[in-house]
Amino acid sequence: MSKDGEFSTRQNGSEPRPSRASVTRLSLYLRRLESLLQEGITTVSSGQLGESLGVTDAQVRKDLAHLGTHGHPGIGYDAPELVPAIRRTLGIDRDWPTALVGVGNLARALLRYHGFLDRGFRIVALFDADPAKVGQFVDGLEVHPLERMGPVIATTGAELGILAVPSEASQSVADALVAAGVRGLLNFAPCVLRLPSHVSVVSVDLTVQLEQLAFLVHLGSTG
Amino acid sequence: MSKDGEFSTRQNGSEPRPSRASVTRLSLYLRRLESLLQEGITTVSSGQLGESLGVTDAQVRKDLAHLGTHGHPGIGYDAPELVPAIRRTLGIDRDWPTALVGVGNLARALLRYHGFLDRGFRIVALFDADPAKVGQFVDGLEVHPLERMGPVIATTGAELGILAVPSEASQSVADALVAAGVRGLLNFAPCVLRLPSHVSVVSVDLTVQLEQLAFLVHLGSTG
DNA sequence: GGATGTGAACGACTTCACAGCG
DNA sequence: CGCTGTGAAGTCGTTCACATCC
Repeated sequence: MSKDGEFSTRQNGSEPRPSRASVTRLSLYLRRLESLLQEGITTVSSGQLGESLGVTDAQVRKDLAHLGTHGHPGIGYDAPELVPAIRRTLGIDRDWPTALVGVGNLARALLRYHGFLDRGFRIVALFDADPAKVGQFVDGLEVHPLERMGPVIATTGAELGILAVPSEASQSVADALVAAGVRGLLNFAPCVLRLPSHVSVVSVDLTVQLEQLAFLVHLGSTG
Repeated sequence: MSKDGEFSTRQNGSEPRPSRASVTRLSLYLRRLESLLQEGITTVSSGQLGESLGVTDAQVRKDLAHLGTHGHPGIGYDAPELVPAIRRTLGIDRDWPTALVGVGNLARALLRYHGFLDRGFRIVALFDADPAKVGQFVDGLEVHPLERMGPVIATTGAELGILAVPSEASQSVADALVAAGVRGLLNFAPCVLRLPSHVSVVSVDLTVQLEQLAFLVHLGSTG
């Protein structure tokens, strides 16, 4: 430390808190580390870890400094030690029971994609407004009507909600999910949700992403 | 411009170039403006435009300064004037013929979602590695085998590609698309693609998004 | 030697504040 | 008077550089 270092009794050590960008990178490090572990590699340096992801070594070290663990100077980081530490920091060292609203093609794609399950995002309830879909079973889960949201979410203990419904319905469905006790939403509808501040929202707006891509390509061709 | 600023003969005026965050917001402004126009509202102030999106008025003005157009002091901005200006800046004042690889549930969801078509992202070709799917018609489009990528992309003139294939296949499919002349990729696979620098990539990594959400909720409960 | 951890410099983006215009 | 446009200040995140430790 520059002057001295006496108030070092921060029980958790580490920086104030990971930034959003840093959290994104931690997710990527985690996936890479798990992959390395499967190859039997247990020691990795910040340079190696960042290389495949296009991140500088210094950035990797700063990100990993948010964790409680420490690397080993001259050696690198220990993957079996790092993986649980990242999980803990991200809050994914436990299961997140999740409700999925809107059982269309997108929902089916999400259900089939087992990358979620493997990482603790267990879909525990399905809802749809369409009476024709209610009562059907998809991937072993019954589709419930929106009206039953309260009791079903209480029973299943869902804490997160995924909105795969049309834009017009998304605000009302979001309100219903929040009323039922859900604390975080992943929104696929192209709209901005207005929700109480204790509810977290992450939006995946595919149109915006495509427009970003168009802009980048456009920039490449025109300068 | 720290010392002086004599090479100010940038014919297009305006700031150096919109940042990535700024481009994202421009997409959102565009959508909001189109919605306002449908309600018959043609004049809007920076404050009004930003309010619904959670953006400050100053930020909106800075973003709009990237455009060639100007607002009207004391009045606000003119939506019919702004909409084409944003389109031009984003490079979406034209069609973007797009190829879609991997005809699973995600692809079907994207095809059904007409928000893309309306905005010029026309899906013009479908590909799949599964022989059972090849030859089928989905939403009026024939599914081609991967081997035919070169000629089909040449014929259809696709400039963008959407990767809705499993992780393991994504790098090779990306390489094939690039070899066929595609200049931009929207990647849904949870992996980092290595591509020549003249190709732009936007990745939508759903696991990372869910982990971000878990982190935010986790943060809310633990402090 | 090789790699970590971290102040300090740097750069990018956001907010502030206010001159200027309609 | 209201609202834009924009330098200046402020904030946040990244990169640099180097002391430190195995």
